Amino acid sequence: MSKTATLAKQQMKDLITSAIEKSISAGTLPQGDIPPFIIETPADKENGDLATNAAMVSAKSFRMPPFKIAQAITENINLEGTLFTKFETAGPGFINFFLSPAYYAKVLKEVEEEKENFGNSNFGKGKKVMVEFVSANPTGPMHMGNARGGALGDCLASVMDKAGYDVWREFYVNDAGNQIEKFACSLEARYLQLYDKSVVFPEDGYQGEDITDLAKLYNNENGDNLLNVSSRERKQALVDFALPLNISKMQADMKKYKITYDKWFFESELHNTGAVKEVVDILTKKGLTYEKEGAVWYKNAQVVTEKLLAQGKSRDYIDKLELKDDVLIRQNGNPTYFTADIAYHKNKFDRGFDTLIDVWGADHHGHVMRMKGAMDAIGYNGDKLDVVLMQLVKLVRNGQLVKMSKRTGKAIQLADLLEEVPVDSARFLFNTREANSQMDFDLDLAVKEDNQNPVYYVQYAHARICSIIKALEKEGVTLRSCTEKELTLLSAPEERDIISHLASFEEEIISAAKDYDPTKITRYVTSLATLFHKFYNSCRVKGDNEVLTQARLNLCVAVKTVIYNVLTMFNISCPESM
RNA sequence: GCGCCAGUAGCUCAGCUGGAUAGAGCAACUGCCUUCUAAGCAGUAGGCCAGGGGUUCGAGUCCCUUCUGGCGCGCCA
Repeated sequence: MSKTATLAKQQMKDLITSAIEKSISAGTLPQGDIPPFIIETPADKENGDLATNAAMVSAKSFRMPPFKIAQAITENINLEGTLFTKFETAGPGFINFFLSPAYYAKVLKEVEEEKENFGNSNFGKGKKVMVEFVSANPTGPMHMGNARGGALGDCLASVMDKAGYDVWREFYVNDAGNQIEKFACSLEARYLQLYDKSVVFPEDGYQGEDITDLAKLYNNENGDNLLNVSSRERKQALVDFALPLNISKMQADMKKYKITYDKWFFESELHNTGAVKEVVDILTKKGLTYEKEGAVWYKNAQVVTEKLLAQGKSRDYIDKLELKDDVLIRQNGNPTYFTADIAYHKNKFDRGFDTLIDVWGADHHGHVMRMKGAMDAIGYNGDKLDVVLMQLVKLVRNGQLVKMSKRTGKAIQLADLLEEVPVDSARFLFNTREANSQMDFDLDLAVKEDNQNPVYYVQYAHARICSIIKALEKEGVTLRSCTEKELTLLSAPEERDIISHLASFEEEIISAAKDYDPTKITRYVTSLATLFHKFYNSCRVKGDNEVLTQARLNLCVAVKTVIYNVLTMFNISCPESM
């Protein structure tokens, strides 16, 4: 909440509490505890600007009908010196308060003073939080899920930053392990097939054409120099050639998507420094590993069971889960992905991060508990690892499911999307659906430059304001700062609705940070744009009354400030004219 | 079989820790530009909030249950 909104809420809370106390000592209410009550914004403005359920929740404690309690309370409320003009009892026992013109004026002054910092808060208390997102496998091109994860993760990080956290963005590159071996075998087969079509492609190899392209590219540059060397040497050369290409392609795509990471973390580092092995040692020392069938296993079932019991889950519930143990070191001596991932998350905590946020595809949800459990097991706090699960995206065009790219005939990649859809549009639209709901991404809508596309709707409001300011300037009306008293002229419902909405910006950011849900902010800014367009159509800025014109200009500037703050926070452009 | 996510207007989705008559956009229909950007606004119409129980002053929201859809239960990542 803005400072002014917080102040108003606090005043109301104090008024109600002291009124109840007065009523009790006057005898109009019986002795009894005051249960916690809430102060909220009613959906319907008829019911005031702020309302409380205090009378309803205390019905039990006072053994009186809510309506009677409300009456007793309101007898002892005195609004003098507050940000309210009046109050009333209504409905089953709500007490509704109405804000004064001074309140609205104060909110606008606050926006004016704080400018690009308006909406910032110290909610996060500067705690270090890492958002790890996308982390696509470098063995192939990025897909639509990565597109959603990118927009969601990057904007979530921005929201956390605005809410007062010290944010770090990281991309985990799986440049080691089993999938790289698979990558190598696939490349090798495609390379050899250039010379001998009968070479068999491995059954579990990567089928994508990108593998063939990479093999051809190597061949174009280096020819047949790998034909007569050992398989091991050949694979190494091919991976050394292809992997950097893939990684720099990913980095280029992310850059195009306007995502900047603080760090690209390479899994290989964990293997090279012995961090992976260390994890196995720690777990073994704690008695949480055992050997079976030549592999080293981790007692996942035991650890997760303890965790769930601590959370209050029943034995019965846990039994039904049929928890299984996991392999840490394969029979062939290689660590699994899981082992490296434990080492990675340990590394994150060791770097001093207080909270870790991972954005994962929903198909990985089965790994959430075991990862948190593993953090507990190695002596960290698994509850400080939060996983945002993201449901799948379906691409839709003309109401039809799109599976393949028209241009390439292959599954649509992130790069294809960015070629077709403006980055602003993609970043905004991917943040209009909550992570945990499945999403249809409408390609027609995303490329549309009209009101149906919310990003243009919002940008239009901003451009419109810029245009108003310019137009009035041309006519000799230069924007000036207004006094609080002058701003109290803004009394139209459309004006007040805007200001109320502005006042809730900070609260909305905090709410989005708490829920790890940046989609709240796209909705927030869309409805701010709506409120502005309504205002524009019912109140003219230019008029005979100089003070009113200036007050309205000040209101416009405040809206412009907040739209700007949201769009720049999300790395979406904020045009001054359209 | 077990678990996770979801089921709200014809379509895509909101609905904040339980609150007053369940909202918005799109699609449909009707209006509003000689005046600051019509990429806009106003209005009409559209709902047994998947079904059934329960908890209480009060349930789309919480609990139980059934149904439907997506996903997951590897020495894959």
